[in-house]
Parts: sequence; structure tokens; C-alpha cells
Amino acid sequence: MSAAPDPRWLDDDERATWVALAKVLTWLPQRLDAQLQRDAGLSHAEYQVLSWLSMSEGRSARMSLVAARATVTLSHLSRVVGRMERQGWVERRPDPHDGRATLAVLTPAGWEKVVATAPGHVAEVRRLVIDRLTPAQVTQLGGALDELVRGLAPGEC
Amino acid sequence: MSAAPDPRWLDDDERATWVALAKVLTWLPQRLDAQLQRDAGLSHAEYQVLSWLSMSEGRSARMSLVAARATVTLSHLSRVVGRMERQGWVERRPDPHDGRATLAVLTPAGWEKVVATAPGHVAEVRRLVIDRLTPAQVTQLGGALDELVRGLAPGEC
DNA sequence: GCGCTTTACTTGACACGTCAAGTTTTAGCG
DNA sequence: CGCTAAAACTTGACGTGTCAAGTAAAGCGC
Repeated sequence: MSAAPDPRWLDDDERATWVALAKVLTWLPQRLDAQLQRDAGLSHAEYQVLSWLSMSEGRSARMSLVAARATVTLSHLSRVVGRMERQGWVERRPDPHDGRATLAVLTPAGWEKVVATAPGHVAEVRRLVIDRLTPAQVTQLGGALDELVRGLAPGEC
Repeated sequence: MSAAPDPRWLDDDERATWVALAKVLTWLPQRLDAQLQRDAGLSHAEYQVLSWLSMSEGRSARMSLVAARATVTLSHLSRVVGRMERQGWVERRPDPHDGRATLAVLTPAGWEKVVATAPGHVAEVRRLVIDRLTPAQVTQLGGALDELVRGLAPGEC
């Protein structure tokens, strides 16, 4: 922050795109979270974890793997799993192969929860995003976003 | 949630776009917030408020107007302004025309803060978003996002 | 096989936001 | 006017998520 006091500014087109992106970044998560909270009583993180577990081998995995795949911090996951354990959707079980590790296991009730919740969530995604765009736009949008993801993704630039 | 237990699923293209969008929704705000926090000690909401005030008539406005324009709830804004008042960046002043209203006024120190912070933030936006795309992609992305914004924006669908 | 480092979580303190209820002032209405 | 309703905040209780420190079990080098 000491070198360039005035970087290249944004031109009109860039500015318009950035403004639109900022709005989507603000409102879309809010809408999706609201839908999950209202219809299923789940936070976004809880849904992600539940959903990922439901698709994983044996409907279970080590905490650290779940954290990585569901895009949450380990400490966050620890709390999330704690809450969902109390609801009976997930169980914690020690990993027989590694005494340090804990396995998060989806219970039958947890599976039911996912099955009951996913369709409504997908419908909301469709309503707010996919169905508002032409197929060509969906493809273009995907391409641009992939490019952004590449610059954001794991640890760094 | 009672009618359609199984809505139209997403095809591969749609799914890929949604996954990319979900990642951007998770990581981009995190990155931008981290930059603001690190370089300026500001939350996203604080920056938005400061930034909007700096561009407003007289560098001041009623709380409810600031809230609407900076995309925060009034109760959130009340806390944000409280914090920034303690830092000396903003002042609260009763509205002479309406005893119920409060004006949020940017102080000279607050103006300096914006001037010092904005370039770095814009640079980060450029680095993470604009500069990763071709001009054509920027335009296309803007178009698609505008369409989404239309379906999200003020109160409803 | 004994310390030293690393990995895998967990937990306490805390920041940011949200929701609902409360306060004060203005606007309408008969 | 006087009374009820609405508007414009503010605040307390709370939930979700983060950061840093703490604990416990592996892995390693010698």
C-alpha cells in the first residue's frame, strides 16, 4: 500500500460490471440463505456439509476433508458438526486408522434431511440464476467465473 | 415446498456455472473483506458506508437513506455508524427538518480515510476480477449479472 | 524408543450482523 | 386540537463465523 497511491481506475464498462457483481455478491447469498433457513432451518454452511457428506463414499469422511470440500474452516466445521450432531443428522466417530482424526458420518435422519431439502434449494438456484439467463449466457457466465475462480481458489493468486 | 418434490435438475452446463458461481460467492467476498481489514481495518459494510457518504451531497445523509444506498439494514447501519463515530470518521447530527431523523456526516478524517483506502480496494478488485477477463468477457459478464440483479434487487422477484 | 515437530481437531473470546421490541417524533383524521 | 398510526432510529439478546491458543495423537530423526 505504499507504492501506488493511484492505480488504474475503472472505465465505464468495467465499473458497470463491478457494480453488478457487487450487488449479486450482496443479495444472492442473502436470498439463498434465507430460503434454506426458512424451508429447512439450515445455515448455508450446514447445507453444504450435509450435501457434500450425502454424496461422499460411505456418507462419511474425516473432518479435515469435509472442511476442504465444503469450503469451510476446520474450526467452523467443528461448530457446524456440533450443532448437527445435536439434531441427530451427523455423528462423530473416531477414525480407526488415525487416532487424531474424527469421522463425520451422516445418519439416516441426516440423509432424509438432505433429500427433503435439496429440491427446494435447487429450485431457488434455478429461479434466481439459471432460468434468468439464456443457455448461451449460462455458458459465457460459467467461463468468466471459472477464470475468476482460478485466481481465487486454493491458497493464493 | 409441498408441490414439487423434484424440480427440473441442472444439466452439466448449468451445473458447472452454478458451481463456479458458488465458489466466487464464497471466496471473492472473503478476499475483498480481508484486503479491507488488513489494509484499512474496515469491514465491508464500513467501507461501503464511508465510500457512499464521500460521494453524497454535502458528504452527509439521513441514516435511512445511507442504509438503502449502502445496502445495509438500518439496525446494522446504526452499529456501523456507532463504531465509526468512535473512530472520528463520522458524526451523528439531528436533522433540523425532522426530529426523528439523524444525519450521518463524514468528517474530514473520514474523508481522508476514504481517500487513503479506495485506491487499494479498487486495485484488489482489478486484480481479482477485471484484469482476469478480456474486455469482451467483462461486457458479457456485466450483462448476465445485470439480469440476475433485476431478479434480486429491491424487495422481490 | 525418545524427544521434536506436525497434523487434526476443539474451544474460549470476540466481531459482525440480524431480529424483535422500545423510544421519540411526525403525520393524519375526525 | 387530541389521539391513533406510522416513521426513524436505537438497543438487547442472540446466532453464525473467525482467530488464536490449547490438547492429543502421529510421524521422524538419530
